[in-house]
Amino acid sequence: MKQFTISRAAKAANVNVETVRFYERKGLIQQPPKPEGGGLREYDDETVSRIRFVRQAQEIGFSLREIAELLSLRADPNADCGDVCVRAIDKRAEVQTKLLQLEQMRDALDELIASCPGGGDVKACTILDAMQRNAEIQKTTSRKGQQKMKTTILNIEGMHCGGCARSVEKLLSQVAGVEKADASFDERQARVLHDQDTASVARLEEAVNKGGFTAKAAEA
Amino acid sequence: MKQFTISRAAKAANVNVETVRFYERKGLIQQPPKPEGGGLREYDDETVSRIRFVRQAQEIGFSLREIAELLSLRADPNADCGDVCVRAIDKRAEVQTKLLQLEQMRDALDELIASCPGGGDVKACTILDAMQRNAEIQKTTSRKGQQKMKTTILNIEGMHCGGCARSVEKLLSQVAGVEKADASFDERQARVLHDQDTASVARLEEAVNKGGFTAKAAEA
DNA sequence: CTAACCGCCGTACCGTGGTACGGTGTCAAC
DNA sequence: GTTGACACCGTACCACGGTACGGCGGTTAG
Repeated sequence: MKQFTISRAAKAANVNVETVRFYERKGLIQQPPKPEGGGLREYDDETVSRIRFVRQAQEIGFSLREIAELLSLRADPNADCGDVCVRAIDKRAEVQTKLLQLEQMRDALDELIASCPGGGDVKACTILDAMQRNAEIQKTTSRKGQQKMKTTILNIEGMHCGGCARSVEKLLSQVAGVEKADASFDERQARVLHDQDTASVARLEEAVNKGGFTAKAAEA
Repeated sequence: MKQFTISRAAKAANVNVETVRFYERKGLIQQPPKPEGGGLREYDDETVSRIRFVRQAQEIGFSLREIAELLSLRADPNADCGDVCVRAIDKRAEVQTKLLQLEQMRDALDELIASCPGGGDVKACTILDAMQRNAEIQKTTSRKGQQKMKTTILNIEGMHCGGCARSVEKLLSQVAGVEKADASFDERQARVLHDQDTASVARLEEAVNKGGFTAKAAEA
């Protein structure tokens, strides 16, 4: 087992020394004790690997808090691999949601850009005008829609554990206009309390489908 | 012109009172003066519209700082609509880059999830193992690749102003392994200093293409 | 008239992921 | 034995987009 000083360890893990200390403070890695008799702390291979694991997990979208959880699962003899899987599925759903939002942003921007004549007086700027128009519309629709709340039951395919059910709940609750979402793995169903105007049944289905499941509204 | 108290104005724009004040501090909206003889500040329609504009611009991805710029362009009699367009195009490129990153994350997560047996001892967790493996690989490749820097000239189609050229530069500089990127609108070309291992020519082209332009490496 | 609410304002605080700095301790080479 | 490079540690600071709080004053309804 190789031993490093903190700066060697940081270099090996390709991070800043301050970052190593920061991770220590956050509990992501253990600060090695000072050797008896004084001197410098000794960082081992293990710790360097751990730091690299953290960076990798960050790259696929996990926050430091979540990575701490993953690390403690990894160390827990009673932990189940399914617990990890659930987190991965949740994260995938989260990433997917952000992805859809960004796609909407991009499409909105594309529309604006396409409408632009490319120059001229800013007073007649189609982009600014369109943004202002959209802003006003948003206000009126959010006024007009008087929250027609309704409970819809969705039949869900593709769930393989209770964790998947929780993922489905998360996906649904991230849809604008959803008040409450309960998913049952045993029944392969989700019960959603939602505002019909802002969160149509089609939107609910779409959100679940984009998360890798298949949802169909149960006919009453 | 309707007059509001701050809380009415906030409600009309669908934001928090504190948020209105925050926007005042940030210079996004003007704080109306107190009426002579004392009393409460009076917010008008205009200001409410401005707040709504801010929210809308946020939704399509602009930061408050950028929105302040857009607002001052809107108010500037010498501003050109093209200035707005350039910002929209830049923002689109930025959104697109994030989109690609998120897609990579999602795909990585999908791979991990697919490899998971769904349960069992966490010591044999394929997800954690794969993450650790990837972490180690990243380290060795970043060691091994000894930065073969090279300058590549890309011919670019689809630029229609100097702002587009700046967008192309931004797109290129966001690719990992790119040191320097200069794009010229007049020459319809970009000059890129990049590490051939981490930023292949194909990657450069891809990044530019995904931003809505067409890039082809100029043969030497 | 008095309570309760709102406006007004400054300032502190939240989470996220670090970076920076300053003072002291330790170590190794010259 | 001195110089320079790190280590160590606490604390402050960065951006970002707000939220929260406390104390004061004005206003309005009962």
